Amino acid sequence: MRMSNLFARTLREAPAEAEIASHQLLLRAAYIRKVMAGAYTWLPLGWRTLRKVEQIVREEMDAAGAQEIRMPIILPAEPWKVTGRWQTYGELMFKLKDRHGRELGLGPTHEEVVTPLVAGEFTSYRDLPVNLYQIEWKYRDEFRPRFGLLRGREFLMKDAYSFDRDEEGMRASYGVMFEAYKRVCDRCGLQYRVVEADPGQIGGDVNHEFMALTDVGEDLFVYCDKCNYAADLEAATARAPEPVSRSNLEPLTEVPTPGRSSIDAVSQLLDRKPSEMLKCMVYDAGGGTVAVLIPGDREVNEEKVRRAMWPAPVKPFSEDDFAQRGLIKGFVGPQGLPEDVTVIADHSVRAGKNWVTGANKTDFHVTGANEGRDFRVDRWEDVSQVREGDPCPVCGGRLILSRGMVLGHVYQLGARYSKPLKATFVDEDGTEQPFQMGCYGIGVDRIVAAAAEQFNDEAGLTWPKALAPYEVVVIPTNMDQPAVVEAGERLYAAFQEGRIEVVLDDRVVTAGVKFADADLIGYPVQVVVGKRGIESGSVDLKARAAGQREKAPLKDAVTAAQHLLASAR
RNA sequence: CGGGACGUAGCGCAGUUUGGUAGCGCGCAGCGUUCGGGACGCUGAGGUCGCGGGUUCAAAUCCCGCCGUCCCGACCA
Repeated sequence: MRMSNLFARTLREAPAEAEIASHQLLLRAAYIRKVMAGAYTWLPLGWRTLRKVEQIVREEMDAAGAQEIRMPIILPAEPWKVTGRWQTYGELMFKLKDRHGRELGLGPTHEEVVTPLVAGEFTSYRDLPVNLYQIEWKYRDEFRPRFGLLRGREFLMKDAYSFDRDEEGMRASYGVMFEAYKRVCDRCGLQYRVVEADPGQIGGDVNHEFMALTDVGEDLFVYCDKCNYAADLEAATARAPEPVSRSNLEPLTEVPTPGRSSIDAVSQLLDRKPSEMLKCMVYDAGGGTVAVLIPGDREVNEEKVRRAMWPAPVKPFSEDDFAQRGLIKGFVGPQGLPEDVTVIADHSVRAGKNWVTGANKTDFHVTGANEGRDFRVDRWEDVSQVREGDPCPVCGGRLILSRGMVLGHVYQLGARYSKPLKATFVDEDGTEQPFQMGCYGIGVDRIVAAAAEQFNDEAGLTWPKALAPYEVVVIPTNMDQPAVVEAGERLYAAFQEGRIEVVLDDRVVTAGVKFADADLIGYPVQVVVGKRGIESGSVDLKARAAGQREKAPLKDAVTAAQHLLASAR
């Protein structure tokens, strides 16, 4: 490709709309342009990089035995209603109607399509296992598209679906995909971590996220400093503290706390630490009332409450709920709650006694509240938000909080979709069995964003060579010197002959502009030919990411560039 | 959707407080001088000031409504 023809106008300054490095650089280096929030045009440079990631993913899927197919983006509503996701996916799904009034949706993921497909073709246990995948644009009406490519309303996803005869087979298929995902991340040169995660709406039990380590990711996760436990914050647990001895119980005493409803205010007034206070959060769970108890210095993880109460929908009490149930916001305590209130206590509550908590009376709290004597606990659950420094649930080591972006997510679904969709096969004993499924997603364009986020410096992008749009740029510096121009042309031809992906920067601009653009775009290797070099018969090479520079004889330029490329990241 | 910020030339911004000829830098076009790290001079093109109403002799500027964009929150590849 000749730079003079390339559809790429680099920007000297980052558009104001871009906040994070990857977004700014992909815009500045002419990889993408925004059409609207969450929807981008891929320019030639960006498209090449995207396709490289796509190809890596494809090769690893094929190597893992998955077979590529292609399903429509536009989908009928019916199977989504059968699985319940027409409702549960809700607003996140783009929904439309055709001219006959038939309900359609734009595919946000494809369990509802692939499951009936396989059920219609493969009807015997002899056919299994099978794993199908596609690489296709997905559509989600996100609450808030953001960070450029990181959360788009349209995004390129590789989605694979495995179908097995039994759970053991499913776990084996899952394991194969798990390893393939690691190879994808490795080949893309990414720094990443595999973490246990929350399954969200997809469902299923076991699932893992492949998390790129970045400072700006949307996702928080913890990992253990001793063992290899790592989990998304939503799913993370900490080792429960030892129960405290039940001796020396204080009497339950009411104390006035006028106008103090917050943990901080009460703890200051009574000179008690927040950790000595018992927070009592109230939720509505499908019409029922749930009180969640947790020490005052910790936060409730609502996702965990939701899981504990599943399938009832859980939402925090509104002002109306408080009024209706006769509870006083800011002064709720567990003692004397009606029988029909489900009291859930976090495991950490076992490690405390003589709690300070609400008196269920405006402007009063109690001290010396104790479980068993003063209040009951219906269920002990893990409902707390894990914090940095909490003990690891596996080994007791220290949990460290870190940030990342989710590139891939793999799930063991079991019969979550095959059962409602009646996707069955005939097993060896002649009985109909639902497929044991797994599903596996990778955000292909998000990998581009993550790599841009991990690999950049002040001058621009420093791609791993596997992702750079081209491998080499040839830069003739003095376009007024016919000998230089000619040498550049010859080099360009030689690289092409050597099957190296090469750009010739044949623009009639100053050398500085070419250097700056080459750095910004991030070609792994730059080959510079100039007047002085021609005279001495040499070229200058630069490895972009390492910043390493060397000289080579003009005639050996291609081999020298190949060596530099081989040693690059 | 709730909270915050913003919308003026392709990009970055000033001008809005106090209404009165729409500006600067980069980029773009032409000519000349330059030519190994975003050169310089001269000339030039390019704007319904997000959109719609209103106030006013006069609105980028004041008022109302809408749209769009970005950031923080409930989500997920």
